[in-house]
Amino acid sequence: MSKVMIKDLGSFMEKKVKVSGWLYNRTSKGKLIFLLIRDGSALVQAIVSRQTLSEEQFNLADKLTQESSLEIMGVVREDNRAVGGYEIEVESLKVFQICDSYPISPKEHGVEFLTFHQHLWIRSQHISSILKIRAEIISAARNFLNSQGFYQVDTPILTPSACEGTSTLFKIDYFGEPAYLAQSGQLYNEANCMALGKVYTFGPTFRAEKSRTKRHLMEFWMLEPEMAFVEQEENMSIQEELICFIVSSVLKKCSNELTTLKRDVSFLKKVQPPFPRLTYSRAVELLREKGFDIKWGDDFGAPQETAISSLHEKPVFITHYPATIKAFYMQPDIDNPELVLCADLIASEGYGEIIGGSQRIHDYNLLKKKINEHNLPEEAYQWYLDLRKYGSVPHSGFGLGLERTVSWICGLSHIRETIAFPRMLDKIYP
RNA sequence: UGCUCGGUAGCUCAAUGGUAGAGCAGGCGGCUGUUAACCGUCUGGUUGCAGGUUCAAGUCCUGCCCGAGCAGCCA
Repeated sequence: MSKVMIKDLGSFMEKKVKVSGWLYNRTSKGKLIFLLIRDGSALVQAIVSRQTLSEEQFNLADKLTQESSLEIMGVVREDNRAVGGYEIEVESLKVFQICDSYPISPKEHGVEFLTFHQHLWIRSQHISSILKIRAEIISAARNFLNSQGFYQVDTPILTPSACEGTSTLFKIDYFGEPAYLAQSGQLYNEANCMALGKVYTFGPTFRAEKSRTKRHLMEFWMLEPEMAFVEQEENMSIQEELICFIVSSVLKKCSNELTTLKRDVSFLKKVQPPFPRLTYSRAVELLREKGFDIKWGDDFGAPQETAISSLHEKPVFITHYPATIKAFYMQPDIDNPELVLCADLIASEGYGEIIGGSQRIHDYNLLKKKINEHNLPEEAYQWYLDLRKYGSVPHSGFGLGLERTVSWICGLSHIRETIAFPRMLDKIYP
C-alpha cells in the first residue's frame, strides 16, 4: 500500500492507499460519514460507513472535529458526487488528535480575527493557495535567472549604514555600535556583479516607515538582479522576460490555486512582451489630461499609478524620471541630465509598482558628486566608490517586490495575505 | 501622522432611548450521498474602557483604547 499525497490520488484509482492529513470539514448522515481531508497538497472526500469499518472505528470517525489530525487507509473510487471527482472509501482510521473547538469555522470572519489567528489561517484554502503561488513565483524567477547565467549571491541583512539617506531603517545594537536592517541588497550586489557578471539577491528587506496601506509591509522579500555590461534598454527587456516567464509558469502550474482564489486569469494571459513604455514627462501629461493636479517634478502616489495602469491591459514601464525624485546612484540621461535612466514597472489592474530599476552611475567623479549633493557620508561609501575605481563598467539592475507581485498575480485586495506571517505597522503577533 | 467608518456571545451580525437576539461553532439526540448538509435540543453576554445626560443608555454626549478603509510617508 502506498502513502500518497492527495493531489496524486488520481493515478491510484481502485487502489488501496494511505493518506495523512487534517479534517477540513465533516458531514454525517447517521450511518454514513463524509470526511473532507486536507494534507497540504489538496482536499479529498473520504467516506466512512458501518459496512466497511468496525463499530469502534466508526464511532471514532463520528467524533472527529474540524482540524483533527488523522491517517486513513482505503480504496480510491471514482465518484462525481465528490469534490475532485474521486473519494476514498475508508477501511481503517488512525487518529493522532481529536482537535479542540477550532477557532476558524468554515464561515465568514473579519480581518482582525483572522490575522490574530494567522498561524491557523494559513491552513485555509485561501491562504494556502496564495502561499503555493508565491512558492511557484519564487521557483520560476530562480529558474529563469539561473537559465540566463545569473548566480544567486546573498547580501547582508545587518548593515552599517543606510543604502540611501531617505528611508527609515530599523536600528539595532551591534555590540555597542549602531547597525541597521537592510532595506536593499543592491549596493552590495553592484560589488557582486563586478565579481560574477550577473547576480541576484533574494532575501528579506526591512522598512520602518509608518505606512499603513494595502501595498506595504514592514518586512518584505525582494528579488534584486544586478548585471555588469548591461544598460537601460537591456535591463528593461530582462525585466519584461522575467515577468512574462513568472506569469506563464503560474498559469501553467497553479490553475487549481487560481481557481480557488477565483482569479480572473484573462488579464494574466495578456502578460506578453512587449510592455508599453511611457516617459515620466508623458505620464505627467496624461495625468493632467485626466484631471490630476500634478506638476513636473512631483512623484506619483498610489492614485496616479492606478490611473496610469488603467490606460493599459499589460504592465507598463515609466522611464526617465527627474533625478531629484530618484536615488543618488542612478545614471543621468546623456540627452538631458535632469533625467535619470530608470524604469518603474507598474502592474496592470491598479496593483502599482512591482519593479524599480535603473542603470547605475559608473563614473567615479560623477558618483562622488552625487553622494555629496545628497549629503551622504562619503566615508561610508568608500567601498562603493572603489567599484568605480577598479575596472568600472556600465551596469544595471532592478528590484522586484515579491509580495506586490504575488498580490497582483493572485488578484488580492491586500498585501497581508501574500506572506505567511506579515509584519504590519503596529502589528507583529504572532 | 491626518480624515472617515466601526467595536454587542468563540465567530458573523441584529436590536425606535424602554425585558440582550439570530445563524454558525461547541454539547446531546436523529438521519446511507453530504458538498458552508439538514432536523430537534442545550450551552453561551462586564454590549472595548472611563465618565456624563436621562425615570431609563448597546443606542445620546465627552475623553481614551483597539481595529478597518483612504491618504500621506515610501528605490
